[in-house]
Amino acid sequence: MDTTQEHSEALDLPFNVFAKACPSRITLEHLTGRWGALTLGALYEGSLRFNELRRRVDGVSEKMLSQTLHALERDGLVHREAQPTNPPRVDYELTPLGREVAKRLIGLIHFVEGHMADVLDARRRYDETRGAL
Amino acid sequence: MDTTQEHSEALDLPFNVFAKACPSRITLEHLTGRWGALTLGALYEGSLRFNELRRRVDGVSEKMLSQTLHALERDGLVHREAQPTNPPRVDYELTPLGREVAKRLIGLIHFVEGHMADVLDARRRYDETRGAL
DNA sequence: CCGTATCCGATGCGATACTG
DNA sequence: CAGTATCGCATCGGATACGG
Repeated sequence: MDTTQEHSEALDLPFNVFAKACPSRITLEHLTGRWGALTLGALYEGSLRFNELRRRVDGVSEKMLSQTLHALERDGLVHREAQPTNPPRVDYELTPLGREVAKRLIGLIHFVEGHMADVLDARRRYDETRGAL
Repeated sequence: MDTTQEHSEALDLPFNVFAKACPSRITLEHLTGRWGALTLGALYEGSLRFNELRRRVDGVSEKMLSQTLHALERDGLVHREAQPTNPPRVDYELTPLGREVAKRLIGLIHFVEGHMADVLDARRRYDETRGAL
């Protein structure tokens, strides 16, 4: 048998997001947090500079983008390449691990975007039956 | 050509999470929020009752689980089935749409869990080089 | 251009208590 | 059992200002 990486249920394997104290839960939150998924998604197409990224991820503040990038860099998903020129130029790109994660997030994003009509319908029905009470 | 559901870049198609005002962004946040992903993941294996779910998603409070379930139900990802018995019994299960989403989230979760060693290594390296400054 | 520092309001979220 | 209501702290997160 091989013990590579099957689990996540109620198993006693090394990492399990469903367990309160598991570090994988923190990392999952970095990826799926409000800006994490969008940042990784934006970088999936290629390396981007700070302000390019900021324009692409519409609505993100400098503070949050910076914070998000730090967390993702620390987790080894994003690589930061600073050139000591003037004016400074900094490129962000996905690491191989980051690409894998981003690919999955993009899949999820596309799926959601493609089914928003269904979601909106469901919401309308929900609100109608509830509002009518 | 078919216009089923390809997009998400800077296209002008109906829904684009990268755009600030797009409703798809809200939905994505429901899915990927702190408890959304775990709740959907837990329900992937089958229908669960409120307190079963609560035990399974370790650390979630009644309030947040309730709130999360409402959001997911409203978005049409979770179906709530209440039986008017005493004591009351309420089962939550994924809708077909919810199953699709959950499947992708589970994939992401398993990937993260399976690569936490890499992430932890990256963090250690990051913290060492930064702490040494 | 690439950020960090500070202020401060909005929201998230857990703890607790209470209802059907 | 399956929730809702309320409280209060903590974190999120935008706006602004400043520094390399």
